[in-house]
Amino acid sequence: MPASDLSTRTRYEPAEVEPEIVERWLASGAYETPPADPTNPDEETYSIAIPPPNVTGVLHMGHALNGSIQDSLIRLNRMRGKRTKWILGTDHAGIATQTQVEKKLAREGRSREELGREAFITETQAWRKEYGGKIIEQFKRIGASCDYSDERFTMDDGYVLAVQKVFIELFEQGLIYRDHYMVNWDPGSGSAISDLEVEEKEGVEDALYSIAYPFADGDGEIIVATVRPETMFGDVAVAVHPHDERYAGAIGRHVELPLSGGRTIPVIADTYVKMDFGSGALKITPGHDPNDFDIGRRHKLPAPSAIGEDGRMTELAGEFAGLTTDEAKTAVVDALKASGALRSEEPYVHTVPFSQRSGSRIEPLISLQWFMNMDELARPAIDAVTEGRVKIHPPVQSRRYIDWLKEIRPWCVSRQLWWGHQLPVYYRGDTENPTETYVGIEPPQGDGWTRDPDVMDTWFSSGLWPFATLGWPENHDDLADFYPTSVLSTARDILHLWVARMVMLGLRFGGDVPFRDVYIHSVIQAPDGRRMSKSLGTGIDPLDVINGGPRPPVFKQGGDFPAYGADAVRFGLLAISTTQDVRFSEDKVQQGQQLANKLFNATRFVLLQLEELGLGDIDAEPRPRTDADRWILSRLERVARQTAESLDGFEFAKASLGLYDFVYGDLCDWFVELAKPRLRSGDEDTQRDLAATLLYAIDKTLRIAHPVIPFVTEELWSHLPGDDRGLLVSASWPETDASAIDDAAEQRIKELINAVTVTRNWRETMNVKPSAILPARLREPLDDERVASLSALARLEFTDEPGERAVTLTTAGINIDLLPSEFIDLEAADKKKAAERERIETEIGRLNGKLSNAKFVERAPAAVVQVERDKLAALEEQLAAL
RNA sequence: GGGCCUAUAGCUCAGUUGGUUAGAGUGCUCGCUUGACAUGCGAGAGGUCACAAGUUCGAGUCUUGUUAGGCCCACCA
Repeated sequence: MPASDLSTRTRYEPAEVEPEIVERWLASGAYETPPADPTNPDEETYSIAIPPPNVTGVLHMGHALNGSIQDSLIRLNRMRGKRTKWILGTDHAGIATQTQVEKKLAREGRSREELGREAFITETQAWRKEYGGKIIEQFKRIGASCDYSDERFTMDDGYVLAVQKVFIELFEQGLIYRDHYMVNWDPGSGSAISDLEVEEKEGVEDALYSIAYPFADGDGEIIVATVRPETMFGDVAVAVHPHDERYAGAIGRHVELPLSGGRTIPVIADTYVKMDFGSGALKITPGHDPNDFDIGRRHKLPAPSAIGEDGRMTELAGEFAGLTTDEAKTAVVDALKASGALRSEEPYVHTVPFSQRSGSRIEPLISLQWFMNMDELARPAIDAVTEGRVKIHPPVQSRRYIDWLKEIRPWCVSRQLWWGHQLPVYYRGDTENPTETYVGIEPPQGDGWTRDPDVMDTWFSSGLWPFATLGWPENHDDLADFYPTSVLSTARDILHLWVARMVMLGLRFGGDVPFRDVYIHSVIQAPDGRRMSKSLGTGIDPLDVINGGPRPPVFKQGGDFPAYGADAVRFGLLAISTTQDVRFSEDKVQQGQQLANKLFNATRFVLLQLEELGLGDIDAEPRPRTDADRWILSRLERVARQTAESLDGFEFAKASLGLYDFVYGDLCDWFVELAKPRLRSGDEDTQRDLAATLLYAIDKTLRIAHPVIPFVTEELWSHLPGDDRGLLVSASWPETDASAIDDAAEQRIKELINAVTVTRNWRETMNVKPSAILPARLREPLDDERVASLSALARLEFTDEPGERAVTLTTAGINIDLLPSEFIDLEAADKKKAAERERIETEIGRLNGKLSNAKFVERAPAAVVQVERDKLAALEEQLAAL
């Protein structure tokens, strides 16, 4: 049932139509993965696992772009008849979600600690039920044809089992282990976070302090520089470069640590130290600096903690214990000043790590965490890409992927959160130093066991996404059919964080690569080139563009967006999508809107014409009678192939802009215009065949355009005659038909179009009234079809009578003499003719020069030389005809 | 510090292995209620392809350098 009325509407109004079409698609079951065809063992499948949005998330431009990309691929392959599955779901997003819920509790005057773990998780589940579905509804609105009947969540029952199983197996294989290590401690969330969640802030102003450490034997001192004097209580050595002559005699001696009751530390030699920085002596604090931690391990030094996980000084700091780091810094500096150990204090600007999540300054701390050794997992993941079993597009991204994996470090997989997959780990005795550790799905027997309170890094569960969503480890049917998935489409920033880990874990547990192709799409920037961000006012909500919401401040123009509709947004995003980052372009969205409107009106025109001719129920089929018919069928065949090729090759801009060019440049501007006179010819056979061909052209165009602009095509499809048409979403992609390609017809219509354009151009520049019908004569005989078309489209009236000519329009293949008439200013025409003659002569001169260059004629390929000769001949002919 | 990418019309971008007079959309100017569409139709103006060398018969395209912008990695206490 159509949602709009073609006979009365002259504009396509997406906002009125699209929501209804969403319902139509959902109700039809077309999105759902069809059951396997038991009679066809060779049935092709196609699957994409959506990058699961955070449950906390709302749709942003990145989702809209990636949704459009994936949906165009899914719709194309569904139409091709493949058994298609677009796996949908959301990610529990540990820190992000926990933070949101804690904020909500804080607003209500409650806290996580007050509630306790169990109640907090119940609260979070409830929160998820209320808000977590929002983004799914938004995906429906943009036309994403995911299988909504099979929505997954990274914490649903089957998924939990998969996560635990992977953890346990890797533990049993010795790849997961517990260790002391330097982690990025985020005091804000009270958790360790990964390197990838750390944000480096540049230009932070601190002070660089120079402190004197006297030698223990009383003879001299060493000056060290630090921005963090409060960490000095964790110092275990002073390091110098082994070749630094200034300290040659110092190595092996001891210095006394100020403010530490006479504690002494050794001077060691390490090549890490830069001789030319500061004093050339570096204090080593393994407990609070990642580099120092490495140096400490090299020299087998202890790594005491001067700062605790609460962000306060430990007992090691003596009188400063209990102070926050900021308080301690002030106090320590004062004390050093008082004792005379502080030698200088200079302003110092440097880069400081902050937590992306909580915004707190990262405190590097030694902590007991769970780690995954990645070395053994990384090698196969590198091979998968170098051997082409996983292809990354654009290929330049493969290098980044491989470089990262080659230098991979152990992955800290534990997080001190409540919301997430709790580690299946139990301890007996002191949890820091247990007498027994048990790892397993079922809790261990006996008394005295305590479960590790930590949960896994969110990316641990995301890493299993492609196979855990397909039923691994229990159900293998979907896994067999849809794993490996066909394509993964995602943004560049999670190539390491997510993509690489999926490949590693997919190979290990899924038994194969998780996907054949990885497409890295553009990041969409604000129109001014800045990053899209709500806080900067540069964020653009795709739904505002679709439904006509307010323009954010980043636009020069204020006011609301027109309700462009989902098709327009999809088209616009695909049209700007490249392998580079791109700026959001409202113009391109508008272009998409115009395309939808154009298709609407072209279809409207054809259907109303057929109605008028009493051919309302004619079948759509190609019945070519003329070159124009053969031309459009040939063009349709080409655009069908080109669209499929472009989508298959991840060239989404080429696909969408190619559609636009075809609909405007071939179908509407020329074919429909060429058809008009014949529709009114009164010849019933002509009309009948043309009607069928027109309808066929519309039918095929709608199919081809559907993956990019599904809504308007579906709507128009419902207006086409035929009761058993069904929905376009379930219709078939046009089969390749080599016989439709007709180079000769394409050439002849190209000449016609060229002749019409040249004539129009001449008329405009000569100020000839558009309504004037000019008397004309053809220089050379031309087929009746093109004579009629030329006459109609260029407004000429041809005669065979001999006589004076006013001017000759020369084009490739067709030369037209315009005869003198009241519309033509002969003097102006002569001027124009002279200018044209000059242009051609210049060009001929240029070509003659080129062709008389012996080197060119000798060394250029014969074909290239011939092209130039042909060109010259054509120009000379044109000059003669003028 | 290391690596990568980009620079083409006022704006946003195409431009396949080097080979017609470098294209599109949009904006701008002019004309047109042309029997689907003014979200339309027709036409026009607008480019030293960032700069400088080089390779070549021929460079927007290849090489080197310079400049500007962006991204990634590692970061000096």
